[in-house]
Amino acid sequence: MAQKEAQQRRPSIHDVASHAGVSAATVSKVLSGVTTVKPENAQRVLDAVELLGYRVDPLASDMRRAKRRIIGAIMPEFESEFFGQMVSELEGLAEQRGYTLVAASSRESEAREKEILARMHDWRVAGVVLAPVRNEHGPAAAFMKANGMTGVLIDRVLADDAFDTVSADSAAASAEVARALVGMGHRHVLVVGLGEQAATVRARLEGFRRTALELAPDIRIDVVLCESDVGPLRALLHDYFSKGTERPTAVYSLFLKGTLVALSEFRRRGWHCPNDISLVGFDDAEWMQVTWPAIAAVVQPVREIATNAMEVLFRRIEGEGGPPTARLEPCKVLMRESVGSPGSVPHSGGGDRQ
Amino acid sequence: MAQKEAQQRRPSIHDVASHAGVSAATVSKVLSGVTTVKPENAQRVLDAVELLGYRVDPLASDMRRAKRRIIGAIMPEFESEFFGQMVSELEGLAEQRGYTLVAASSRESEAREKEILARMHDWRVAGVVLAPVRNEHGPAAAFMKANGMTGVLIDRVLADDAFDTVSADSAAASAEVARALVGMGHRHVLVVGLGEQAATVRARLEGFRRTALELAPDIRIDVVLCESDVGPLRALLHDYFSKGTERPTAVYSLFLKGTLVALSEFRRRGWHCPNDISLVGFDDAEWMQVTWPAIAAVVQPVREIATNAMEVLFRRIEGEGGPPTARLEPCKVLMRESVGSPGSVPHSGGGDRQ
DNA sequence: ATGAAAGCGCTAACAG
DNA sequence: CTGTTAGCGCTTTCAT
Repeated sequence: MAQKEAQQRRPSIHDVASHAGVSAATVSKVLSGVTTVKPENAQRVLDAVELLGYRVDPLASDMRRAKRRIIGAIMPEFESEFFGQMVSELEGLAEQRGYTLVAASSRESEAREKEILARMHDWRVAGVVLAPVRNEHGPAAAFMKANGMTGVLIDRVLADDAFDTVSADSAAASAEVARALVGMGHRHVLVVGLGEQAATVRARLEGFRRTALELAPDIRIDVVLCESDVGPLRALLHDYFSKGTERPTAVYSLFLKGTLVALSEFRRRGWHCPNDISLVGFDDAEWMQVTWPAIAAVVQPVREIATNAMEVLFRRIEGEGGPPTARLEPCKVLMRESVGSPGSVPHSGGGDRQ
Repeated sequence: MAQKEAQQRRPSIHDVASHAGVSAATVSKVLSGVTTVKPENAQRVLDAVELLGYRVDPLASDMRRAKRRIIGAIMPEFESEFFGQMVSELEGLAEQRGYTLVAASSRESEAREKEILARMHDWRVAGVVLAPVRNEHGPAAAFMKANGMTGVLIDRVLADDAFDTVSADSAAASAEVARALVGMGHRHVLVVGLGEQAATVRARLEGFRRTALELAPDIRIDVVLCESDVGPLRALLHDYFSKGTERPTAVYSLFLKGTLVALSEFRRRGWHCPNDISLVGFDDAEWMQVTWPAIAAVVQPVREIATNAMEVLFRRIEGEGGPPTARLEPCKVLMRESVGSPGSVPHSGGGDRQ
């Protein structure tokens, strides 16, 4: 037999009503916690609900309401630990308030990002958490603005004049990385990154540069940056090291993919961290503490970002006014074995134990 | 001004109808591609749609239809590359057919899994792609069965008598790993894994054992397996190596987390792959080819699993009958530098180039 | 304290 | 070819 036929018609609110001998309106009241119902009737409703296994149809319910209890989340991708954790956190937070999270991935495309947003608008979502592909000036944010949608911008954004923003404090973290590297004696650092249009990537670069130059005015900072995909970056980095310029003593990657590309390039050349070159990357990942050497990384406060984003989003949904806020959450910097003093012997021991 | 007030009321189908001077029904027909509409009127409708920026409300539309154009996806977690890719693929596939994917994570909890499924049922999803926490015998699958839901089971499942299943051919991949390790001379292998209740983990273990014993009847296969979380596994593995039994020449991890735990344990003991011990893991990850040594891994055919799962799911949604099918997609085994012959010098060179 | 009535935005059956 | 009618399952006035 086809599964299709097994699809039972679920009991509706009217079924419950007739079983309880009341009207649908009363059932609705009981279920939404209105107290003006005679206790006896309320009980009969509850019994009928139990008996029939009735559950409200959230879509039908939202239909009649002003706002639908759906939150949209748009992430550049689902494949990385960072955005995976983010979706997971947002999901839990939305659930806590009785909302459903509908997540979609823009696949690093601004065109797709806008399309998804339009679809979310079609769904009449109550609010959107948008992690833009580039920054706050993309077509998606413009669309949200134009259509009066409520939303929060996270991650690749620092501040906006129309929406609240929440992201990691990239500049501060980069400054800390700079302090660490300069403190260890590095005077020639390569900064490598993807997405030069991303506000945060620029903040990461500038945060590093400013502090490094402050502490060591003679420091040499090379920069290999490209927009778009990881492929070109790989080529650029290869060229950089092939040019025969003096080899930097450390590489600071502003992006997870950059860290991978850097490692890959080191492999190809047979360089080992930290003897031949040091490496720190923005974005931590589980594997970074089990490899040898363990890779130093800036840990973004995913949970804090998610929590604050949802908090401010729900305040807006509930109609709170006021100018947009811009939050920056502090990162943690984990200096692991991939970083050492230039020209020194590697230090021994494991990565961070847990 | 509060963002809330900026929320414009979107044009409804009636707005379009009156602008075009036709009825709502006609608008609906034009938009759903019914050809029996006078071209002139159709054009006026299209113009009005354009003018007003009208878009169908998918929820309202689904309300009236028999089945809602929503596919539910339930994954054990969102944080890993594997499930991230899976959600991404499923999202694209659902979109292609005009469906929306609503993904949720069970967080490795069977209780939560069932709750989510109930919520999906409340949403009247047309179908569900379920990657069960353990196997096909969990409460979630039972719930689906009991409620006549349409669905496919993927990943941690081999076959089922009620639902179609699609997963990686774990046994074949494990056999290939066995052939490789035995072929290189390994005669003492530790197999380590999480989730002994998962059908696939058992298949991976047995696939390995059978082939290994066939090729080398004298081989010693130790097994460290535990249900539940990664913490206990770490402890078990530590105990295993501390017991002073002879050290195996290779470790085969049946699960990504197991690979991480194994690496972490090797670190702690100062063992290097492949000189001190070889390592192969089920599940590939991007980082595995950039570390030194690159980590050998079994690559699951995510895209194929997703594609076939969606294909069979939509066939069921469209009412196709017949007994449940069970598909197994072949994996690829990438023997990288973490594997070598026992007691030999490490081979030189990079990981897989791209 | 309760129910009848009126929709939310849309589609499907059926007359015309 | 088109419009009317009747809902999908629910919530919300508004009388009673």
